[in-house]
Amino acid sequence: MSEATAKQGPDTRARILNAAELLFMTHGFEATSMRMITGQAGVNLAAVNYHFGSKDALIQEVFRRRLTELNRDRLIALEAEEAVANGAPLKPSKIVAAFFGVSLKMAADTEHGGATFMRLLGRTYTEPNEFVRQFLAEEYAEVVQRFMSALYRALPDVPREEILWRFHFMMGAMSYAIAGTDALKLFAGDFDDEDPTRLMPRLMSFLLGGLRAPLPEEVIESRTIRRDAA
Amino acid sequence: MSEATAKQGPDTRARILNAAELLFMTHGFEATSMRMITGQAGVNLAAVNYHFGSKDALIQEVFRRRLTELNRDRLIALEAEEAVANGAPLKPSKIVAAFFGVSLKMAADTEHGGATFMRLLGRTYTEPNEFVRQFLAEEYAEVVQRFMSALYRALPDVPREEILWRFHFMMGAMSYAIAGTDALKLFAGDFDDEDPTRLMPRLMSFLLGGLRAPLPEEVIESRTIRRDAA
DNA sequence: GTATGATTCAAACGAACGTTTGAACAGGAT
DNA sequence: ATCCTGTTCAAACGTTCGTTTGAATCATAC
Repeated sequence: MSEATAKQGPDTRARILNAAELLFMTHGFEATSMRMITGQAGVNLAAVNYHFGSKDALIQEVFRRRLTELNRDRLIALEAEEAVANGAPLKPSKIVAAFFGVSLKMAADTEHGGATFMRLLGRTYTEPNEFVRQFLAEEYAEVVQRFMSALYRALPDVPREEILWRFHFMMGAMSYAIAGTDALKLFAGDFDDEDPTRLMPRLMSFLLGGLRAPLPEEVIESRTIRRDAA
Repeated sequence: MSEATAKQGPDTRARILNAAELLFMTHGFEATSMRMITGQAGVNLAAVNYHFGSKDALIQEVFRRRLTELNRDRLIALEAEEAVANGAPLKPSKIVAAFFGVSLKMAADTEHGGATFMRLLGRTYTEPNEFVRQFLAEEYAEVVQRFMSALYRALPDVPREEILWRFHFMMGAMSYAIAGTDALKLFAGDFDDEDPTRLMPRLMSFLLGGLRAPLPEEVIESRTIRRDAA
């Protein structure tokens, strides 16, 4: 009971992972030292290297533990919609809701650290750290391929490149949404935190509005030209 | 000429700032050491502390140098639209174009390092580093207040809180857009980099689609109730 | 030429970093 | 009781960090 958040459970591995997740979110990877992690977890300094091998391996495990669950839930949500559609193309709103709804659901789970992790994840997409990005890419490969395929089927008239970009924009909006009001206060100091359950409909309206927006003129033009040439 | 990118100009201050900007973008603040910066700039290690005082002060100056210009251009763009409107409320598209157009213009300027800086800036909104965020908030205070006022006038029927959130979402989409195809490749490995001038119309369509999307049901409901009660 | 102030330089500072080490300790199987 | 395997511990490893120091160098004014 000597350390701040040291839980009594003797599960050293889990204590390290939870402490690391929280500290990575608060300070970033580089600014979080092994001594901060082991101190917060109430374990010996050498425990990280004993249980995980290195700091980099610990970072990887912090992500793997959550991402496996997150992407599994995403696929389950997508397959549930596909089962209902019975072979027909899904509505874009259903696809977007399946992907980002799972994200926000985890982000709303303050009980088991899901909120902490999602804020960490949102920042990490643009993280320059090479090996973390490489790892994220591998973890995401299957789920992205499945969701993009669903979107291509749902929007057959929209160029695939355009869908890819808009998915990218949606990821950015979601990341900022989850990063929460901290970044918002950066712009509007007098902003009130409020019921986080309102975030989901708010974000979903915005995302679908962006996804279904008219194509930019240049894209339409180039498509027209291409069609004329053909 | 011994160092990699050491320009011949003897302007030590500017060489340090340029090198730091590039390295901060590539590796982040914490992972970029003074020795990397001074090595890249081709100056002595002690030069940073001599000219700027500390590493933190250097970080601050890297941002200040660009943000002053960026926000000045944003206000100029807004005031130009307001002059044309002649007192009438601006169209939302004009406001959004003024704010984010200036961002993308700087992001497209690969010549003078603007692109480097915008990628760095996009990541920094969600950066946990406290003093950097504090500094950003101060630098943004005026310009955000002006643009939000313009949006409130342009969309008198939309709750201000909703506008604030959507502005926040737009910032996220823009950050990811500028972070560029690196994050996109994370999702779709086979993605081609292409003409960056196409980004502007792409992003603008998405942002306006999101901004003008129907309000989420919950917000409409709560407004209706409030109106009934009044 | 010489004095003056600004700048650059090589070298070193103490502190903090991630990691390793080898002994100490635990508990169950033989 | 003894061995064995997994785990924890205090201490130290070598490296790198941001910063400081004091002398050397430069440009300019007298």
